Amino acid sequence: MAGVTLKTVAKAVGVSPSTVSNAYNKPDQLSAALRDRILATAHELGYAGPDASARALRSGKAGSIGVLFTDKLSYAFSDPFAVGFLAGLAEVAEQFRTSLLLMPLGGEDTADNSTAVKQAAIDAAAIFCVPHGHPALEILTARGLPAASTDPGDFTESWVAIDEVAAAASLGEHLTRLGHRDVVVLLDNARTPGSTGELEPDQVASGNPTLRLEGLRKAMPEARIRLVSGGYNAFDSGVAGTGWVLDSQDRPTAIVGLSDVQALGAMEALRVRGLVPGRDITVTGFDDIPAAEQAGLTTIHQPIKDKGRLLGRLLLDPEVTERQILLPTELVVRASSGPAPKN
Amino acid sequence: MAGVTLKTVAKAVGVSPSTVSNAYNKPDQLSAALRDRILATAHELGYAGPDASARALRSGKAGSIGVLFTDKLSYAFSDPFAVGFLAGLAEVAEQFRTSLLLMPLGGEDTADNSTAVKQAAIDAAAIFCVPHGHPALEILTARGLPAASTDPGDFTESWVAIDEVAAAASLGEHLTRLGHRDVVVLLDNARTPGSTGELEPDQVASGNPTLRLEGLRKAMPEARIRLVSGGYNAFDSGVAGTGWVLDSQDRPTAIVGLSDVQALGAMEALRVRGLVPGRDITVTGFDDIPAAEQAGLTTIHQPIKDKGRLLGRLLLDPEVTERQILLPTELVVRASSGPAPKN
DNA sequence: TCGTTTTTCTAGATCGATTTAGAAGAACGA
DNA sequence: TCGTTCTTCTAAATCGATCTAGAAAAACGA
Repeated sequence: MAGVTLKTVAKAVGVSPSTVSNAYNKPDQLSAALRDRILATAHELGYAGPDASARALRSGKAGSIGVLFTDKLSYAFSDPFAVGFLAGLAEVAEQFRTSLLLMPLGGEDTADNSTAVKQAAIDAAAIFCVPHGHPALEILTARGLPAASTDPGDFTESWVAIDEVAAAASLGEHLTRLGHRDVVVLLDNARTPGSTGELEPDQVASGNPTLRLEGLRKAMPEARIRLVSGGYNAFDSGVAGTGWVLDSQDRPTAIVGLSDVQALGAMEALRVRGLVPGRDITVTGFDDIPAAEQAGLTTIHQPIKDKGRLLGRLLLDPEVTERQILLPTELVVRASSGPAPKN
Repeated sequence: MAGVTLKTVAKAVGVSPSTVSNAYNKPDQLSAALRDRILATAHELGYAGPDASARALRSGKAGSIGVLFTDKLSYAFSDPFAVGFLAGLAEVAEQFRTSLLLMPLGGEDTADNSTAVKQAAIDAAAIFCVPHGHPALEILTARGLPAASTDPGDFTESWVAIDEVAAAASLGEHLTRLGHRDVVVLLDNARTPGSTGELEPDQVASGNPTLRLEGLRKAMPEARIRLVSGGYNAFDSGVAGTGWVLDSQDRPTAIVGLSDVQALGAMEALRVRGLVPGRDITVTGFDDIPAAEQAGLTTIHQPIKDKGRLLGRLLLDPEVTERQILLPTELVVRASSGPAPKN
């Protein structure tokens, strides 16, 4: 059972290794009778087919694309937005008979930690919401693999993205129209994930968050905008961050979650305190995950599954020649946003 | 840039390939000065470190475990239950610096289609809700890799599971107590995924579904139990299947979804027709995903994230010596189940 | 000073396949 | 019948590393 290789099979059948290889990979290169005989003895010997690593080495194809999936792999799954992206990507990967390799990035920011990214046998890489400047991205560039990102950064030629600035601006305009001049932005804190409290501008992870803030500031030039974090991008940190804000002396009139999961956490924190979103305090999100609709959350819709699909095709489908794709977004106004209370 | 290998670097520095290899893998085997020199020239030459496939071939370790994730990879992501499992698994994989390789199983049931499973460079395999007898499972056994499953089937020595029969029975007892004698079970149909309608017993995918049905039948010996499918395991097929049932002349008093997503679909189908779950028709689920609580769905709770975590440790943590782990379940009664209307 | 241990480095085999170039034989056309 | 083409199969090189065993040099102890 153990140690059965192409050679073993070849010897058993009495043919050359090349022929056995051809039996698996190029059926038209040998007679059907011989092929059947080879496959039969292979089965008898318990040979499960050509070894994956050896094949990958020799042929230079791994048959899989790597996915750099947010800073913290295990957290990513708690955000339906991220999962939607993965679903779209998986759909395309499935079509192209390609596997998806989810790689942990390693918590600390030392290059040594991204071993998975260094050692992964992959043909290409998909990058989803990885903060700019993350060491794993450098490693990826060093490897010279084709890569596509959800961020129009400077490190990959290919990307599928939305106009983050414009989208955030449309949200900001909505808030401005409603009279909000005192806003708290709820975001995740990559540096010190555990702590809850106000953030300095330089603590914001570069990438989407920066761009969204930029758009918001542009559309709300006269507003006071504070940054608050409750930790990682998750429901719980939305609850925590909002709780911290609400229990302070200085409540804003609106809370802008930089993701829907955080915004939903914010709504929960309001509910616990007997406050009604949209009446007492406005809450908005970003992404438009399914739960946002049920909760009546005002948010920015973006076609996330398409994002995954297109990014997959960028990497796998040779017929797709565009390298940079911008997807549309839409402001979806629901009950969680309302006019700012007059004081 | 292209074609830079260990050898190239070795030649450039003037040392043997072994030494360059050691510079990367066994830093204590050479002087720090030489190591720095090697790493520096490697960087200059644009060498990104040892090739993954070659390393995997020689050392026999791929650094990743394969995930057989439900029949249809792209559908799996729409079920929070499946995602929860993956989150738990990813958490452990992350700890052990191991990547997760999501492998498409291939739609049709021909062995030829499971190429990914054949060719994947993996050290072990995690099997989540794959129907018994799926060709991919045979291939996996043939490869002789360590594997762990969520089903206590006969093909893997290791598993993490719940007592499906007992759990389903407790649900059945609940329904019996409430007076239900006419039940429709809502399940997914692996054979002909597209169609909506009644299923013959032999069309039920063996694995979890069979066991749950067994438990249900055991606890409801006097009830009429019909099987209905709306397609794949998804919200939409719950809606479709239930719609088909409700629009027929022969309505049951209870609808048992074999997963929460399908049960939630059933509730939606009721809502559309102005029916109230638990009053007009009882609806139950299975799994207890977060949305179930919000919707007030009576269901069976199982610790899905732990399931993923434990399965991961079964494969990765040498300190875990148990091979078979049974997790507890709990019947959670909510508003969606109520007494059967007397006729 | 000499034998022993430790450190540092290397030669060469090996992992398990695929690929290229070409040999041997069969089939074919004229 | 002879040269040509097609089919079927093979020998040997190669993919890019890691590993084993051991050599050379340095450090050490008495």
